Amino acid sequence: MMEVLSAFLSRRDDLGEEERNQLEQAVSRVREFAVDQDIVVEGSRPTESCLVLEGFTARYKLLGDGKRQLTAFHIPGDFVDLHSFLLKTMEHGVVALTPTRIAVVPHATLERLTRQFPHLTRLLWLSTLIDGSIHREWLVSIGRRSGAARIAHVFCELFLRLQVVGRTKPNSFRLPITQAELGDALGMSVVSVNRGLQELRDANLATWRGSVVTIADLQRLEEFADFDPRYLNLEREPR
Amino acid sequence: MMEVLSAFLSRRDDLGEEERNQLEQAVSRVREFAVDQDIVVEGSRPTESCLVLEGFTARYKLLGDGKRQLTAFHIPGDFVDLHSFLLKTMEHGVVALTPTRIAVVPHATLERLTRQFPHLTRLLWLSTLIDGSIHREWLVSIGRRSGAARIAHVFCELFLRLQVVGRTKPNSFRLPITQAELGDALGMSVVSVNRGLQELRDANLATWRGSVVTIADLQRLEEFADFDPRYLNLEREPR
DNA sequence: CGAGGTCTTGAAGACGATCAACAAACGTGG
DNA sequence: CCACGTTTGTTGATCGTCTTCAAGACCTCG
Repeated sequence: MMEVLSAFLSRRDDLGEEERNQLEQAVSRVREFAVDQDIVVEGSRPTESCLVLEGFTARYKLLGDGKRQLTAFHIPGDFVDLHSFLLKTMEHGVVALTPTRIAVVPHATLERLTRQFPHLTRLLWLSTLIDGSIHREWLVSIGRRSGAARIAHVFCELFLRLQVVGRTKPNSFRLPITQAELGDALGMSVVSVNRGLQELRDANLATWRGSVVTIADLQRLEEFADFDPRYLNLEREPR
Repeated sequence: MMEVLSAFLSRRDDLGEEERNQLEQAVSRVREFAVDQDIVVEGSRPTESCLVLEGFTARYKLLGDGKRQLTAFHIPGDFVDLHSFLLKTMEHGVVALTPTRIAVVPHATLERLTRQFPHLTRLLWLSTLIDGSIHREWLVSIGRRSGAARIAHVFCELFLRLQVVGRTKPNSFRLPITQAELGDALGMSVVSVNRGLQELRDANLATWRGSVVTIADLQRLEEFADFDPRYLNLEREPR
């Protein structure tokens, strides 16, 4: 069941047989969520963490004036709230952007893993560090990149991340979310997203039609977005 | 020497005598940095991590067109690159914004701690999770808050963070950086920062003169900034 | 087939960026 | 301790980008 997590982790370091078993046995149950349903509620104190098995999800925060900011997209293989294991109180919500299947891992089990399996613990820690690294790159995008470049950048990112868990075709991937949701992630209005997409299409860089993103020329798209994949930590090395 | 780190951690959970000793002994040496000097170089592969003992520092990324985005401020008690222990390659730089004193902790020592001290490991992990939580809140700021609110928000954040390590007065704190640097952190131009500061001053919320930020009324400033301190994880609980 | 959601387009307006110039503060060396 | 030069802060004017508002087209799904 945990093949997606194994794919995520073993892309970054060797994952032993025993470690795979421990992960497999860590799952207490599987849950299903419908579109727009909250997987984790802001302000709650989870006693377990959620790993995406299938579907597209996002972390989000709501502002006083009703605005919304998505702070991360999550795909199969991602823990959406592994940090709740130590942060205790969720300072953001997690919503299902598509129908989603989740594997649930009790915090008590995680605690035991930290006592018994130091290397596996480091890999779980690593996965939260990659979250942080992606956050930093998003800060750069939202803070300093143009609208079209932000879209291009997140297209590059999702393409590589989805590739790790086998969810891409040679030059395309499914992105079954709305332009409004993408706007909430990139700090843009729906209209700006729409026009940014036109810019990418007109420049022959990428298209997004019928929930499929097609990348015309990945290298040119990366250049346009000032995209440097290092922040995704796709290198396999001892951790 | 590591009182600032003890203050940071013991604010969030009990820190045992043995754990304090381990942290104290983890320091291999102390380094000093001048203003504008790089503490960690982007693209490098550190074999040790840096804890701020004294001074103001920032993580940053440079863009192709010369723009800069600061992705975090760091104050005494913060590890500026604890994540390099597992991420291996630095995808951002760290710069000293003031003269800075740093405690150096070898990665080999950290690795040993993860094998021998699970609870201490969780606390170190926690400190990187708090980094991530702050990143998320900055994403909300840059993505959705007005210029003046962004400034107000980061003032609230720094006030609380500095308080934890005893670097505040009742309603003020030293912020010895430039408006341009603050702009690079908030995704704003110098001019916008300057006008945002005027707005805060005119509204009697906060002033920043001669490197001292004075908060006229913290509660009103927090309201104005839509500031909710939960994301700083200032609660003491078993982790 | 109808209804709600999503996408697209245009027009107007707000906000922040940029440019440029000057003032103030700071630091350094004489 | 002062003079000077550099850095930082402040202000006004202009420009461009993104937001907002609004309306219509398209699509999907019951």
